[in-house]
Amino acid sequence: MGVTSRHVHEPASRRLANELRGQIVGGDLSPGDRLPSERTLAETHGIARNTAREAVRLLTDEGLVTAEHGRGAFVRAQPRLLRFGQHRYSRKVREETGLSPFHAEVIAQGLTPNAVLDRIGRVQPPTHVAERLDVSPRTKSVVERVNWYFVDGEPVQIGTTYIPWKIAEGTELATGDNLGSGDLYARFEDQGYAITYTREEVTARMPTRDEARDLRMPGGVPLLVVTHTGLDAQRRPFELTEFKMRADHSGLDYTMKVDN
Amino acid sequence: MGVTSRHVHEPASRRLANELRGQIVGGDLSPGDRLPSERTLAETHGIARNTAREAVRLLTDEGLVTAEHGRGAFVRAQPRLLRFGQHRYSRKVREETGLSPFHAEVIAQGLTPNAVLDRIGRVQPPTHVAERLDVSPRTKSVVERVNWYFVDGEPVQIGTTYIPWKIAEGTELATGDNLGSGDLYARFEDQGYAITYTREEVTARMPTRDEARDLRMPGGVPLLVVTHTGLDAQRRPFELTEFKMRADHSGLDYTMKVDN
DNA sequence: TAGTGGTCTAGACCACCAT
DNA sequence: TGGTGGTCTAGACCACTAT
Repeated sequence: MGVTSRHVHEPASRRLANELRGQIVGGDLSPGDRLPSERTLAETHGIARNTAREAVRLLTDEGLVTAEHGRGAFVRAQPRLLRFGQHRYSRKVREETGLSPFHAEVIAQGLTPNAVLDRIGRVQPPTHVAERLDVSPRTKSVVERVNWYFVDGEPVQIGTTYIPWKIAEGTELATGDNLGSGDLYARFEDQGYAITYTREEVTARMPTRDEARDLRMPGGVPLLVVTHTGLDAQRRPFELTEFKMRADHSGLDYTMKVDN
Repeated sequence: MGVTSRHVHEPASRRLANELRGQIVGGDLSPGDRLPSERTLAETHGIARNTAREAVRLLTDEGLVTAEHGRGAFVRAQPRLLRFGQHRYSRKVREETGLSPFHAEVIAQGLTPNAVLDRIGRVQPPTHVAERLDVSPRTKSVVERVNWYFVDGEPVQIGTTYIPWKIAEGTELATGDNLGSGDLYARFEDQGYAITYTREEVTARMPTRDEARDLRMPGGVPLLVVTHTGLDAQRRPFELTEFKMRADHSGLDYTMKVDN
């Protein structure tokens, strides 16, 4: 009895999933290739369609496969990871390239970026936002700006920025006017808030149904949720952005000094 | 037709999932409570057991519910998040408390930490490790140390540390001797490498079956994968640790200066 | 129109847990 | 031993995509 004979009663669905996984990682099935249909798999393996279906589901849960209604199940291409770090807020990058860091990163990968302001308005902030920005959670104390970020036309990130009304009032920060999202930090400087420190809180979770729809996320892909707080030289918070990123397209890359 | 009548043909499984979700977020079902059994749900809702089962599966995929074979399906308690940042490597924390940052963070939450060295050996590094440590990917150029981290006896993180053999050779870094994992950076200082910068690359993905087993992860919970590289004052890399964290127990919290 | 995935039914047996 | 979730069968109809 070697190590290979662990699963004596391995369920048929898992056995089929293993077989297909082997073909994927072994290269017999390449990214973009269509898997045999559920009915075909059932017939060729002498199992019920629901069992073949369960096998395919296991693979989609692992993120290896994506199912498309009416078309088939396809081997997922693993997109190159876009990496975002604290240079996201760097004035130097902003001024030297004239590009927002998102645009710069995407272009550097030979892809086409796009960002649009989806929604803007004065709202009551969620409690965790109110805490971090030191504003009232019970009044319309912030401006909310919702930005969508696209790569080659596909949405990959949604960023929701909250700005205290006291700071945004009467400025372009409170209106949708003439503001590529990359220029946001220049506008804050106009108001006397130069971003000097950034606090980044990172978690991951599975998307809700709506989030998965918005970001066209296949199964088995988590959301990377980054709560960014912008602080000035006196460590006063003046802006908070919550990024929701497809974890298969985006990663984070920070280099920082250890505070000894 | 208002916004509420969107889903005319909402499938029964999703309707039941919505109903149960409402009871969970509304407080009718509290963390730890058992859901009605699949057979009961099927009977009371006039649907097949498989359909009720699908509804429960939707909730486990969202991370709201966890199913236990032979016992039932239970509303998941949302554990408080442990937050790790660059102070993880701070000498000050190390010296003032005598605790590793992991221990300090867990104790601060009123919980009981534990860390054990699971495995140690001289190995050939994975390519991404060899690149970052500037060592050969084709020889046994690194020492690998695998640490498991527990909270209240439950495993929540696995950290795999790679150290160039040139640095570890002949020191406690290369042996399992007498080295609480928190003291690791003190040992590096002995060798002339004081951690000054840390590079943290963060991604998220669903766990493999083995990882889910090792970390006793319920369905619907992603892994947060942190690739940490330790750099000295001359920005020479001397150590790399890959952390796999349960995203429902652990988060990251970095504050850093923006490099303008 | 034919083929695909999405959902559902009404059973069945197995593996696990508590009593 | 009885109840639970885990797996499976052999069908069925619906919704979507391509031709």
